[in-house]
Amino acid sequence: MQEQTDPPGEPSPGLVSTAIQAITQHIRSEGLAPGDPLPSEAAMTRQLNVSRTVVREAFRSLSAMRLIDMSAGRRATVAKLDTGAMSMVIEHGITTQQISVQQVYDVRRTIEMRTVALAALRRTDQEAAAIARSARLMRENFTNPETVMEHDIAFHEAIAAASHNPVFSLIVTAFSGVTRRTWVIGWRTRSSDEDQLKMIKGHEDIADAILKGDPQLAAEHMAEHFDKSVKALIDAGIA
Amino acid sequence: MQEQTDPPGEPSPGLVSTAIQAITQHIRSEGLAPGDPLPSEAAMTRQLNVSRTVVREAFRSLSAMRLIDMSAGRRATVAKLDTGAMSMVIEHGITTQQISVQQVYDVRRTIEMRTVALAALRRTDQEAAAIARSARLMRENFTNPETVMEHDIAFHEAIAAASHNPVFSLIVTAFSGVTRRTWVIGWRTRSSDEDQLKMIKGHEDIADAILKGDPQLAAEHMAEHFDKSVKALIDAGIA
DNA sequence: CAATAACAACCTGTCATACAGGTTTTCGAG
DNA sequence: CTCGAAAACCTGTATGACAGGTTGTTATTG
Repeated sequence: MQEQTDPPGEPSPGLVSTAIQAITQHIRSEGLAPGDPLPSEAAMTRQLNVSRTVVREAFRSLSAMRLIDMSAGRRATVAKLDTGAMSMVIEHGITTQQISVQQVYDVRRTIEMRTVALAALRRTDQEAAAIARSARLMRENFTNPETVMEHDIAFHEAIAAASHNPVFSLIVTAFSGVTRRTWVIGWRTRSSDEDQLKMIKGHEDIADAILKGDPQLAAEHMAEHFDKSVKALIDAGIA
Repeated sequence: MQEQTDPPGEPSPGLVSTAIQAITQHIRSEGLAPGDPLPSEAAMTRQLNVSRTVVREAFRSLSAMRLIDMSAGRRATVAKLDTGAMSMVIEHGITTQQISVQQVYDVRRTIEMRTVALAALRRTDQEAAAIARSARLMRENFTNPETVMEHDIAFHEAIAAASHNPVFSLIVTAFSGVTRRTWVIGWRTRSSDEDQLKMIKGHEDIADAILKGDPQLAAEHMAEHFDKSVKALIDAGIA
């Protein structure tokens, strides 16, 4: 019962790919927003004249990329922007040694010099407070590296959020996974407490500049921070 | 060795997620490189004590993110870094109106001002030639917008490649899909041939600066190019 | 009449099985 | 030793079944 004509164009990249396209196309043409429900698997099965197996693999693929949310019993829904897929791509690049940690840091530096400047210009008072709080928590927990790291990551993500451009947030957050794997190494090379506190001071300087609304100054502090971080990684011998 | 007991930790995030993790973990622990083969579905089925359905959905998910390559008859292999998943995330953000075209352009501007500077510093002669060629082809085909667009996209991707940082390439390429959807609109607002040729001239200036190895100049031309592009989009009323 | 509890209908998660059609391996004929 | 065909594997898709979660409906009860 093949009805779905398979014109000339497509040599047949597989039914699943076709189903994935049909679903994304559905989202587009219906103008669905995050939270809106998608057709059930059964409905899609009928519409595409393929087995539920195919439809399910398509849904599951979109779910893996976090374009849709799935949960048992409920129909799938359109998902809010999420960094899941991007993180996995970056991690894949790292673990298969197609990209290096330094290359990621170079990209981060480029992006975060911009996010920090935008944050200084556009942050709300609440956002400025959140950024400052992350910096403060880094200092207060500085004997516990794991905790410092989490606040460090939250610090950078908060700055990205304050840039009010979700694409920046998306990218910065995608890199957080890599950061979690290398952060401690950089921390250890900052052998003395003094070095470590100096690094935390750097974060406070950034937070202050954002609070003051000085994009130039904020960018300078951020650049300095990254230069030191990269140096720490190089000293530690990270390729 | 198996007996994946399922005792305490995970309440049950779904067997598929577990399988996905097992596969990525396999890639990591075995130190697999692009092109290396993964275990067959049957092998995974035995190792994880789950049905082939689950294993297949896991493989298919990774394939959708382009972390692995699948094809009929052959075992799946580790994939080279690819922009597929990232593109879909960005497109999803656009079509569900969670991000705007302007926001994407701001990110592109930020990134490409860096890639162009790096390209000026690190490009090989071959890469410089490829960049210049794309610019030339834009001029030669300037009566055919579609063709100009494709060379424009190739131009920017070639610059990213010449930065010798694949993470930049990844991101720039991920945005190409969005560019394809909005490029023509910007082109049309450049009503006169003169305007259009001026825009092409901008690309040639960038190519020249890269050839000369002048990162400062290259970045300036790139900034100017983006400012004009964004202005064109705004004039066209793109939100 | 309103609150609620039981139920029916629907939906997703997982499993088992089957078969078509690629790909790789093996092995025998020449 | 070479070459080609069968055998053994592997993925792609389909079908049917059942458990368990979710939701809307209905019947019971206060």
